[in-house]
Amino acid sequence: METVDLLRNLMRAFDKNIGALEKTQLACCGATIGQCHAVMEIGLAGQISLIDLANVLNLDKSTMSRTVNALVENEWIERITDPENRRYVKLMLSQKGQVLHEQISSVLNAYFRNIMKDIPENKREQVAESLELLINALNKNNCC
Amino acid sequence: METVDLLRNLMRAFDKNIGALEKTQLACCGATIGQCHAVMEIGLAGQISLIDLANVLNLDKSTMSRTVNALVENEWIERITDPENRRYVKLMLSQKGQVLHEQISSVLNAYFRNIMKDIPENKREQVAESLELLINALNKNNCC
DNA sequence: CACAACTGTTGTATTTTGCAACTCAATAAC
DNA sequence: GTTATTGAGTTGCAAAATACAACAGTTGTG
Repeated sequence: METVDLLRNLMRAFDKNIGALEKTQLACCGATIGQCHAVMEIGLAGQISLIDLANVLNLDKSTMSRTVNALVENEWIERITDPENRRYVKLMLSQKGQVLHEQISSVLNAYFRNIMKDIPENKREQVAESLELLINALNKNNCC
Repeated sequence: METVDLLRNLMRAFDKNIGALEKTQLACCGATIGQCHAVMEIGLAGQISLIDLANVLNLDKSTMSRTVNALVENEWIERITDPENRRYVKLMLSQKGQVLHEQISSVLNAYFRNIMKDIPENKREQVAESLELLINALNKNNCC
C-alpha cells in the first residue's frame, strides 16, 4: 500500500478510536469533551493565552472564551492577568485541574498501552522511531 | 520517550493538523465537514446502512439521518431500499458523490504527500511497515 | 494626543447533536 | 392467524457547540 494511503487509514483509525474513547471514557470526569481538550492543552503548555489556546484547538476565540469561562467556574483553571501587560491573561491549571489532567492522562495511557499490546515486541522500537519521525513531520507542517 | 507518549503526541498532532485542514480545505467543495466524513465512509464501504454509518462515525442515528437527508438532497448519495426487506436502506454514492469523494481524496492525498516529504527517503519503508502495524492494532481494538 | 493593533468578551444566529417518542416493516410467539 | 416484539429509520425537541460581528479595554506608534 502507498504510504499516503497508510496515513489516511491511520487518520481514520484514530478518528474512530478516539471518537469512541471520548464518548465512553472521557466524559466520566464531569467535564465535556471540549473542556477536556482545553485542560490537556493548558496542562501541556503550563500557561497559555486564550488566543493561543483557541489556535491550538482550531476554535474561534469566542468559543474558546466561553469554554474557558466554564473551566474557571468549575475551578479547573485560573485566569492570571499579566501585571506587566494587562491585555494578557495567562491560563493555567489549578490544583483541581491538575488532578483532572492526570485522570484524563490515565485514561489515554491505559488506552494506548492496550493498543501497544497488539504490536509485536520486536517491532516496538522500530514503530517508536517511526512515530517520532511522523510526529515531527506533522508538527513541521503548517500549510493551512 | 515512551511509546505510549508517542501515540498521545501522534493523536494530538493528527487532531490539530486535520482540524486545520478540514476548516481550510475541505469545506471548499460545498459540503460541510460532517457531510464530507459521511461521503468518505460511504465511498469506502461501497454501500452501507444508516445505522452502520452512524456507528462508524460515532454519531447518533438521528444525527446521521439528518446528515444523510442533506446528502440526498444535494444528490451526492442515493437511498436504495432493499426490495427483499423494505426496512433496509442502502446508502451509496451517486455519480456526483463519487466526484466529491475524489475531490476530498485529492485534498487528503496532497496533504499527506506533503507530510511524507519531511520523512527521510531511507526511512519511509520502515515508517510504512510501522504504520501498518499500528493501523492493525487500532482497528483490532474495540474496547469502548 | 490620536490612531492603529491586539486580547479578550458579549450579543446573536446558526449548526450540530442526542434523547425520546414515533412509524413502518419483518419476525417471533402463542 | 392474530398479537407481540424487534429492528431500521424519522421526527420533535431541547441542549450544546460554534462562528461572526461588534464591542471594551490595553498597549504601542506616529
